[in-house]
Amino acid sequence: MNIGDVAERTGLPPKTIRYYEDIGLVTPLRSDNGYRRFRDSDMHKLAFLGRARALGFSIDDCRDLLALWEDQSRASGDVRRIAQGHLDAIEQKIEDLSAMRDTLRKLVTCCVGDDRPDCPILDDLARA
Amino acid sequence: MNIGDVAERTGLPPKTIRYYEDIGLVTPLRSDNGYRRFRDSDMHKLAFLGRARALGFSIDDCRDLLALWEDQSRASGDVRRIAQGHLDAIEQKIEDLSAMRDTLRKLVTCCVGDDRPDCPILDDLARA
DNA sequence: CATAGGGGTTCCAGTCACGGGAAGGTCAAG
DNA sequence: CTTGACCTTCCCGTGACTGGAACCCCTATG
Repeated sequence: MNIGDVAERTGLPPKTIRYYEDIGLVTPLRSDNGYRRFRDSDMHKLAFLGRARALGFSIDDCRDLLALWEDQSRASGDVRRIAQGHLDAIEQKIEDLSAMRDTLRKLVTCCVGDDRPDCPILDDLARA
Repeated sequence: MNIGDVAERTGLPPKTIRYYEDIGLVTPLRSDNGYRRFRDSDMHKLAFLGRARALGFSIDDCRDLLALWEDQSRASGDVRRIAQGHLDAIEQKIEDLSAMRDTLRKLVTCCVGDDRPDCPILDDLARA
């Protein structure tokens, strides 16, 4: 399979696939003409990566998850730890964003938003 | 005021303040020795920027907000539009993260996380 | 007077995970 | 033979800084 086929099947852009090779996440073979030749195993790895990335795992986490996936004698506890850590980070981010949202909602609600210059949003930013 | 004083009073690191000068958000004066000399107005701008950034506004938004703040004949509607747009983006982000969180929670709950290799998390990533 | 320290300055490189675009090789169809 | 769709490598840009190197300035102390 050439990169275009893999891109279509995994949903990953060719650029991303090349990047993943660059940083050593996959190592496709090469045809005589220099084109990358992907085995099924390469494609499955890339699909795995795509789904892990879609869940927000960092590339470093993905590397670890991939290694655990390949390792038949892994401990599922290691996988869980990574996932739990990521989950914690996401929950923290949601909290931070929710606080911003609440503040912004209040400000937006307070501001009449017409042609006049008086603006509680700017007032708040000017001295909170 | 030197950069250190401003950093302390605004809570912004000196590096960040220099960066903000670099991209034209503030233009402090210079002393004879080459040190930046910040007026009170500079410090207020920086404090304003710090609070806007803390609410998650992009630098570009901050630039616009700062200009509106300085413009006595602004329309508060312009400010509100920026804030509303940012609020929408934040809400979208929270939604995306919440979806990830829900999926991850399920997976983490399903995984026993012991020394055995069986792992629903990896199973899910391997073919969802 | 020398020096030690705690300021400040500039500039360069790195972060994260790619994306855009240039310049050029390869291949199948018309 | 040419067209067009692929593929290749390489380099730069993203956002908003952060770290570090190399160097200057100012004050206080031995």
